Amino acid sequence: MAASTLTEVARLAGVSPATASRVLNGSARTPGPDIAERVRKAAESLGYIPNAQAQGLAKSSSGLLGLIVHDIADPYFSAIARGVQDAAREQGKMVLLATTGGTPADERAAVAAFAARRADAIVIAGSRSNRPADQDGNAGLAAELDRYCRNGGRVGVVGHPVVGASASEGYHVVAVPNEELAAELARELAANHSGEFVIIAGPEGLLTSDDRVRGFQNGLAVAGRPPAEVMHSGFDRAGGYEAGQLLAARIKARQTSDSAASRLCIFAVNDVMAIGAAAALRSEGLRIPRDASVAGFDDIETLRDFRPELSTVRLPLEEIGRLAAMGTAGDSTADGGAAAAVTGQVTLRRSTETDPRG
Amino acid sequence: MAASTLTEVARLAGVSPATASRVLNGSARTPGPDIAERVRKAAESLGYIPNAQAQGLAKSSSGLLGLIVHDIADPYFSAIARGVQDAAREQGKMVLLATTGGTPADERAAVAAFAARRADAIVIAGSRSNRPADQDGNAGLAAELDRYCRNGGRVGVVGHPVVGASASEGYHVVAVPNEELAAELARELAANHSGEFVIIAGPEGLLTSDDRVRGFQNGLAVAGRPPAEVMHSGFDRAGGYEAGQLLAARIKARQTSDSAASRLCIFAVNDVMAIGAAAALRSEGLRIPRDASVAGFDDIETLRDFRPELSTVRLPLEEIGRLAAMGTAGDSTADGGAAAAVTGQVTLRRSTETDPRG
DNA sequence: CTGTTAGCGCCTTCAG
DNA sequence: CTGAAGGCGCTAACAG
Repeated sequence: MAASTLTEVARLAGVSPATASRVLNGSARTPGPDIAERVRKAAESLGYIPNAQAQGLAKSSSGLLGLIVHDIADPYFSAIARGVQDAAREQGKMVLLATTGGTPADERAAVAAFAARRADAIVIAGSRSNRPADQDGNAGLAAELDRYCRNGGRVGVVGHPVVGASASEGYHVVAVPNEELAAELARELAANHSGEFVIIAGPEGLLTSDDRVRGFQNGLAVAGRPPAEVMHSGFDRAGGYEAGQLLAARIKARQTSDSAASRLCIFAVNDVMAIGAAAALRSEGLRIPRDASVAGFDDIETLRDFRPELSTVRLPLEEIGRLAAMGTAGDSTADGGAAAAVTGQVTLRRSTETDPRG
Repeated sequence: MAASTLTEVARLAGVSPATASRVLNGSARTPGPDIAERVRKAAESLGYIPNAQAQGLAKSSSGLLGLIVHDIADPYFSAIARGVQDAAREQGKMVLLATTGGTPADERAAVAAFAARRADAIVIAGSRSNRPADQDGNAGLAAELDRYCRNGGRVGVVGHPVVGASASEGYHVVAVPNEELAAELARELAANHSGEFVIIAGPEGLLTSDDRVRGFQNGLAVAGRPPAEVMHSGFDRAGGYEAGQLLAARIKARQTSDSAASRLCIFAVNDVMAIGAAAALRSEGLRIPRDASVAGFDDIETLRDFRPELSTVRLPLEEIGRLAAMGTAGDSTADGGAAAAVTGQVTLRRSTETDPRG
């Protein structure tokens, strides 16, 4: 009743297991055509499926690609996952999925689990954290990754290198110019917006968030503007919503007290937060861009149908996933620690129009 | 340089591999505390990580849970994936991901690949197709699943049983009352909508789509309405958009020719298509619900921030994923072919308001 | 309670 | 070009 084995196939074909193996799996060259045919037919009739575990054990390589994300239902991550999945398919690998909520400790566990399965490569998406509270977690994660790499594993990271990771062998990072792009966004916004700026950021210490904040402030400075106030909140929709509520109250207070109040321009460090903030404003009866401008970052697919159309920085998320996964393939000496780079595109839309019709 | 093995740990601890195995992995009961400690320390110092492939080979069970979806970046599937992932974590399993675009042939290949990896269970999400063109693919898929089950694999399917699958052993389906819910939706809409109905459906033969169409028509009949026209299109946003364009033209023609034209009520068989249709109407200058009502199905998370708020049928997607995955755990005789059932909730929102303010 | 002995299913030298 | 033998790392019966 159990799945049939190579030995059974071999016996049925009247050959040795070795021969059967050679014809059935990608060996250097196939044995005699007559034999080959016989084996193939035997395999077919038995419904033989090679046991990948055994193959992996023998070859010590599993054809597995591990993917670590915060939350697979988040559009940012699911877009990246799609790219990774594509790349995996091209490489003839399967993807193993782990979701961690962004906790370094969980990420470490995921890496260990992947290592246990002898995944050929691991792709880590999701912002790295530099918070003191995560220090131990980061150290553990770095150590785990290090060990994984030393044992021949390949790692692809999106955005930032893992804090404290020292392995350069087989360690590959897809660099995202968050700071530069945020600066560019700030400059373009400043050109059309005379009012005050506010930044809704993630928790302090989240590298991606910090980068975007820093870049944005730099951009403002270049444009001769004073630095924006920074509000820290959760790196998700709820965080954006929360900050949005605070801002809504402030905007309303200003509108009633000061008739000539200038419109606020809100930059949320990612689209999901921007959407949350926009929802909060809307629920308080405020309208975008009439009462405030809002911009995000990432250009997740969801934005396509979000109204008002949200200004953002377009990131090729799927491509990023692809690159992260592709970078882990092939020759390990080709790019020890090398970084593939992607580029983004500031995309101004209705949510930051300066002459709002409504 | 390679990862250290159990044998190495055992040697370092001065015990036999068997003993080391007993303490390190979940054996019945741990050996003497003194020995146990010694082994644990040895493992720790060597950074030992058990080789899951070898474990799997020895125990013939892999701790792997295969998940098959059309597209991981589709909110419908990513919500289900989240539920599956949750369940897997609770069961101490890892999830293997395969995306197939819904092609039975690809699904078959995915099942074979999972079988090769000796996945303990497979969850298949995504509508089954009954189209003649997919007949061969379905047969192949059914055969593959059948074999997988016979070899002790467990299968969880969302929605419909795979066409032609005969295995009842370990075959588990999470039934979704699509027809009933669609009927209920139709009745509720009919109660507040006097105009004509149109259905934007997926390709003919997609079971989920067909069920919802049938249910909706039944509901209309119960309400004393004539059957709605059915437009077939792709089961995704693009499909909805395409149909929406056609409808937009029709609506506009009607508005100009007949001043007292009644508003159309459009039912798209899933939310993603409804969003596409809404986008098409909007791009043609039409507004919802002023110029037409629109309703969808699923209540994907994206709807939360979509405007106008879309009427739909709420399905507990994450729960569905959980159930599908959970159903594959535990005693195989408990529910041979049994069906866990979920329930949905008709949810009327602004997009189908009868007295639109604008 | 611990150690020894066999495999799990496959691949890969090494002979023939 | 084919077959035989050994081992990948671990677990599960058995002994002791």
